[in-house]
Amino acid sequence: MVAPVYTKIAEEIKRRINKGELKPGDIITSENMLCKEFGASRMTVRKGLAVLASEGYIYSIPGKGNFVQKPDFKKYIISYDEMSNSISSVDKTRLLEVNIIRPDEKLANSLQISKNKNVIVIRRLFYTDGNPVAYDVKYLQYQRGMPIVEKELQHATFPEIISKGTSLFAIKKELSIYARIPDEEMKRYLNIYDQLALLVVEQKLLSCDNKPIGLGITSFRGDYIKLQGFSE
Amino acid sequence: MVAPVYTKIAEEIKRRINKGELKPGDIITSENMLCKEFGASRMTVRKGLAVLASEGYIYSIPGKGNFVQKPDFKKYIISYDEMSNSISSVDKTRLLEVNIIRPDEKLANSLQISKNKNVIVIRRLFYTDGNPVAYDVKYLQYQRGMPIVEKELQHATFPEIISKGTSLFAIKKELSIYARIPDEEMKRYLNIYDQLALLVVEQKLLSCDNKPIGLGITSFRGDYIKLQGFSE
DNA sequence: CAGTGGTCTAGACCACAGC
DNA sequence: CTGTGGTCTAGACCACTGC
Repeated sequence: MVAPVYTKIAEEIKRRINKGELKPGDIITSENMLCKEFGASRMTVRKGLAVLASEGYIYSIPGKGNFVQKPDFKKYIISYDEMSNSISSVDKTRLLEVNIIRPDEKLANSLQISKNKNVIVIRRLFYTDGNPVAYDVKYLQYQRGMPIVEKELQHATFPEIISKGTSLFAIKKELSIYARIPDEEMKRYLNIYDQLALLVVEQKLLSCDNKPIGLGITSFRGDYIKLQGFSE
Repeated sequence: MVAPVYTKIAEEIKRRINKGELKPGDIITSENMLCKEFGASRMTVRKGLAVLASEGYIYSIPGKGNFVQKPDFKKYIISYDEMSNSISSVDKTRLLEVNIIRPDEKLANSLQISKNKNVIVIRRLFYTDGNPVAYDVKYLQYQRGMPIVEKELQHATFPEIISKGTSLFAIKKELSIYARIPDEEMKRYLNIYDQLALLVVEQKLLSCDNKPIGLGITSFRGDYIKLQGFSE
């Protein structure tokens, strides 16, 4: 069991970067030189460099060379779905409302539709161990043939609801995360009697050509949610 | 200007997936068959498949074939740094404290060090347009030769502070995001007089071998922060 | 056993940088 | 012009799968 040559090449260059021999912006030994250095063919060297590029270590400029990338400190990957997070998981939902409405200005704007189009609104409460943990509203642009089956809606996540109509792959998503104080209505829904903050997550679903399909706003009790992210 | 062959191959297969001709779990035409279908060499076909794999559309099992991947709805990419977010940007900081302390149980645990080790604590306030927007605490394991220069600390983000000692690349990061009600001390620091929630972001920095290097906790005024994420 | 994907080679031609 | 990276070929051998 030996590591493939391209892996060795990638790791050697990675070592030089981590050790400081190569700094961000520096040019890397050319591919032909690396061929000689490692006694490998150019395709193999390029495969090694492709690994480094996909890991964000290097980038290339045609006609010039391969360069060490300045690492992006800001990027994190988080795993989010309204039904489960790192400290709690929804085991029951209650459907508060399923309706067809005309959007107000703000909603029409957000979904990029005119105010006389029909919009489906779904309001739900999420429960963990019998306690309400989140209040959830979804707005979907109404499309012909869109099946609104209450039973199916109960436990579905947003992408699942949407995916009845479109391919699972052809969806882009955007997330906004912020903190808020609950109003009186929210306090009633979530059984909040004393001071407690809400973590609000807005989820926007877009078709592959960037047209808004739906908007979801989930307000979590602050004591029942923690989002986790990581880099590298 | 024509697209390279491997791009065409990737897009054709992507089309079949989005159109529903290929569903998650389905096996894809073998590489040798694709060679014939597109009149390309196997390396070119494999490059096309590599593109699809890196985009999460397919995965491969050696000896069996390439298969359509079940899309991961939960994954989002967010861009986070304590100095700037989508609705505000820190333009001034105030250094409240730089000190060397012995960690309490919880902190020692979090940094995976014994309680008699020295820990550097840095407490800062962040301002936007003259208003305090966030309270920031960082704990770093003290290491010999670690320079604590107040001027440098003022405006540095967490990775920047750490990177004085280590290579920029050799750092892993973890994030926890939650919402809280501010206590009285926090309200004083952040000039909060009425009801306002905090968005708290905990940042943990780890060396490449998963040893904790530092812990940062930043409490943002809820009206001054919104985190943004996206998928695809 | 035949078919699959994983690795690798030694060439080739191209567009582009920079002198 | 030479050197660079980007694309592509037509082979090859390997380890693995499933019959």
